[in-house]
Amino acid sequence: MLDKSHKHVTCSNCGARKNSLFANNCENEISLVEEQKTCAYYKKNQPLFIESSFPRGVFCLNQGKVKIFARGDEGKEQIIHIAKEGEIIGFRAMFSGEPYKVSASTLEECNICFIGKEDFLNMIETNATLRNGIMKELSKELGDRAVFITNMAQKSVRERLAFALLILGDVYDKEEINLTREDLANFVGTATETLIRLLKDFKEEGTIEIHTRKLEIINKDKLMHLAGK
Amino acid sequence: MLDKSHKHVTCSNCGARKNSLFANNCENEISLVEEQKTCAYYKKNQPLFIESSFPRGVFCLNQGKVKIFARGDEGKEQIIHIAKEGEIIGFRAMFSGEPYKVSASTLEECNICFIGKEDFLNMIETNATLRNGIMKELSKELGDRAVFITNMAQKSVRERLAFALLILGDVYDKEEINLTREDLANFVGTATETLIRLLKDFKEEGTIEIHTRKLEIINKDKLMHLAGK
DNA sequence: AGTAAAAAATGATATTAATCAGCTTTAAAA
DNA sequence: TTTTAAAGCTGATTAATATCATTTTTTACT
Repeated sequence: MLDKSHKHVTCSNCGARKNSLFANNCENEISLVEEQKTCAYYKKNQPLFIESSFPRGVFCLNQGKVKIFARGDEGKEQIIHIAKEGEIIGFRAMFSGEPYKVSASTLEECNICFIGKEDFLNMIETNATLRNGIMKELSKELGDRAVFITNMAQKSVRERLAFALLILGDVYDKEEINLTREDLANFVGTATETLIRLLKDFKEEGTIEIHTRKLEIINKDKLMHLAGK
Repeated sequence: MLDKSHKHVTCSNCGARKNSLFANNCENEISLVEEQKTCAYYKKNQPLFIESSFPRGVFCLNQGKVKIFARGDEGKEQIIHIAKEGEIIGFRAMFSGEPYKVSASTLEECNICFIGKEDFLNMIETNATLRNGIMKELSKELGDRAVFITNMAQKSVRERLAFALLILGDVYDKEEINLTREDLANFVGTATETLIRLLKDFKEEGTIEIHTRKLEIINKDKLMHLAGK
């Protein structure tokens, strides 16, 4: 259980910051952020923002995991990205001038800081290090999504699952992967039943272990081979 | 046939510029670009850059269409985007610090200008209007790709074809859509045979007309309905 | 602990779209 | 203009995956 008051979450001692776009900022800049941010505890399955609403600022994920997803015509979720500690969430919509095209929701208990739009855009304007970091990140994500699209179009569900598990292995790092089957299916882009069957196959082939809902990668090499490339 | 010398392509009289990220720049800025750019004629099916190589600058499309595509594990192309007159191509890789994740190749005869990496990054650093335009564009594309991924994951090939034709209708504007069946299939993310069969269906349903390789949209509303949403 | 609800799992069946093979038309080149 | 190659098209078959129905297990709640 996370500390719900978490007055202790300050930027200067934020453990997640070293992996974030704020990693390379100087003392001054960090204390500016410190002044302008607010911080909140989110419980599991709480939305940060939803598609088609207008952005009011960006979120800094201090603790926990957040899913970023779009909804198809029938309302089915397609998970685009799973954010982990240190990530800044929702900055795309700061620049686009459009409403959000995706939604964000916590996958577990989280501590999340918030920086208002005005303040954030000001930082971008005045802080070249941060700005360049953001531009680099936007670009990297754009490249990742080209790969994502190609995988969706050309790989089998089995291959995509292997690929997804590798990504999730990084996101969850030393922890076990902890998602509902439905969320995992919505990340891979398949039906929940199909996903469950494939997980069983992977388990029987000794690639993963299933601890009720949690998944452990046993043979990463095999997964890489399965994923292709 | 385009003029292959095209000494006449200057930024100040560039017809494509009004639709470009350089549209809102002042005289000074434009003449700076003018000095720094070079210009070249490309014939059909000529590459601008290829995946995994390192970027040397950006391309400004003055005339013609260019496909942006990734290759899957078996080398099959997945077209991510089709660029038209006025678009700047390849700026993503300027910021990411990574090699290209996609390739670009002309679909027809083109006039294309080139701005070297150094010069371009300098412009970005000093010209806030251009920079904000670029950030906005990066963001917008990121949103578009979330939709693209969702379509790939959740729509049928038939729906995706309808969606693709609507996009291409905008790209080709008043002209007829002019792509090989294979390119169109690689945009929709399907087999060429399947694509051909579906085009025939659309034709029989009175949605499009087929003039050998060129396609004309007859009933846009019907396409929108077919595409879902 | 006991109950209800949500998530996970399984089996049977239907459907979409890929693949393979062959044929025709169009465009390019000699 | 003839030849060749590339692109477009058609039909038959197969394979992958979605869908539907049901059961079992896990989790959350009183």
